[in-house]
Amino acid sequence: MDTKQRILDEALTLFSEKGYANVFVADIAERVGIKAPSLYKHYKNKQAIFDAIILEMNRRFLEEAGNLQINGANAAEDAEIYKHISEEQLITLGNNLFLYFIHDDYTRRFRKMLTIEQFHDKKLAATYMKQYVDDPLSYQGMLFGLMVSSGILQTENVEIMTLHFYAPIYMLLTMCDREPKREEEALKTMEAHIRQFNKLYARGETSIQGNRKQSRRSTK
Amino acid sequence: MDTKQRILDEALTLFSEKGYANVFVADIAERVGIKAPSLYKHYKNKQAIFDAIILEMNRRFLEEAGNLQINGANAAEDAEIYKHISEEQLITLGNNLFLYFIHDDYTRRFRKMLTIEQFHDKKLAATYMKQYVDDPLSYQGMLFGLMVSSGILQTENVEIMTLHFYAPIYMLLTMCDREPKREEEALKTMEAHIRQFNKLYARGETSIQGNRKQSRRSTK
DNA sequence: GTCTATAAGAAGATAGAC
DNA sequence: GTCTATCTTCTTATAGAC
Repeated sequence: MDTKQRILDEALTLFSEKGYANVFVADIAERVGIKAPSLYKHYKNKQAIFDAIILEMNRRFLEEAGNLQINGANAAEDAEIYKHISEEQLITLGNNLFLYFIHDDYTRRFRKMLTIEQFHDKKLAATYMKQYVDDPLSYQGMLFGLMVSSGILQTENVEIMTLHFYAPIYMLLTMCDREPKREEEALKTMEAHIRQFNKLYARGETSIQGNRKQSRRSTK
Repeated sequence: MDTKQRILDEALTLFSEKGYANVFVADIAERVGIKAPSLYKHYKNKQAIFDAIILEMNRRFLEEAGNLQINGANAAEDAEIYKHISEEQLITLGNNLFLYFIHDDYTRRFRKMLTIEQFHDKKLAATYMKQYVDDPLSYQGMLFGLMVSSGILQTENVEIMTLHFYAPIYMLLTMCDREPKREEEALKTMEAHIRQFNKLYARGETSIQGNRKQSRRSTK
């Protein structure tokens, strides 16, 4: 990776841990392995580094626009899957979404930086909302719409159903950002959440496989 | 209000808007109506102001321990109400909780400050989690437990049911902290969320009043 | 492109008069 | 308790050699 890119990378790490104001140009330079003045050959000033991070992030987000990386595939391809999804697959869907959000290094650092800096700039707050609230709700809402059409889920209000699916995931996500040690707890809660979600919304004759199953798992 | 207290109040306002590092001692002093050096007669240094805010907040939180101000009453008194709650009252419960969180000035400023500073100090992250995630879930879980006992709600897992009730509220809360202009939208979503929550969990013969009502509201 | 040396300015904190 | 003046330190950013 070239120096110009490494500066962005190290700066993002530091900004996400301490916030813009608490990171000194010399700190960034040190992690890159150069002295502070050298850094000014690559970027006009400290603010320009921050701006470049935001710009690159927007580029990445656009790159995967509409695609929340649920399966690494796009919506059209996903659609077929979701018409015949099972409870276990629904859990996998939630887990993958969740694990992507907390483990993808760039995403995680960027989200933490936005969390710290959001009140300095309304655009950053709006970016956070779009990326971690509005877009996931919109994308998943579409998928759940397909599941309702095909009869595997039942509801009069897909939007609220989607909220009921995603809001707990969002809450567990912010929990893990704050207290990474609670990740295991979060994953257990996730699974229980999705199983109950499935019971609540897949009550019809065409209920999702695994629903109302009374037999326990066979012993190992 | 005496000067010592006003310093805390103005500092909290500024910290919640800009974050600790971006607020200068002179800014705080100016809002209090004194010069920066005078401020050092009240607090040893800038950090001591921050610490005093945290201390006072912990005092306030303890003062209302276990009581999320849902009705300004305590849990024991609330319990009787929740055994016979109607759908409209459930909506009021959610709305009051939500409106208290976003409109109570001290609570709102303090939560925003915690949001900004949480990654500088693990204790702050833990405080946020306890106050806005764990405690609400625990308190409401107890209330919902009562409602399940009295038969007005049905579930095999009260904890997840509580998560399904609270997580959307939490999500809308963080939305309004970021984009106050979306409050009206948030309140509408809140109501739709709670009505659907009620439909999902109050299906038994003893379903909550208002459930399955098909008649529309009379015209005004 | 990287370095050393240094300018320029900001911000926290103190001294001492009133 | 509040002020003005000032000190000290830290941080950004530039100058200019290599």
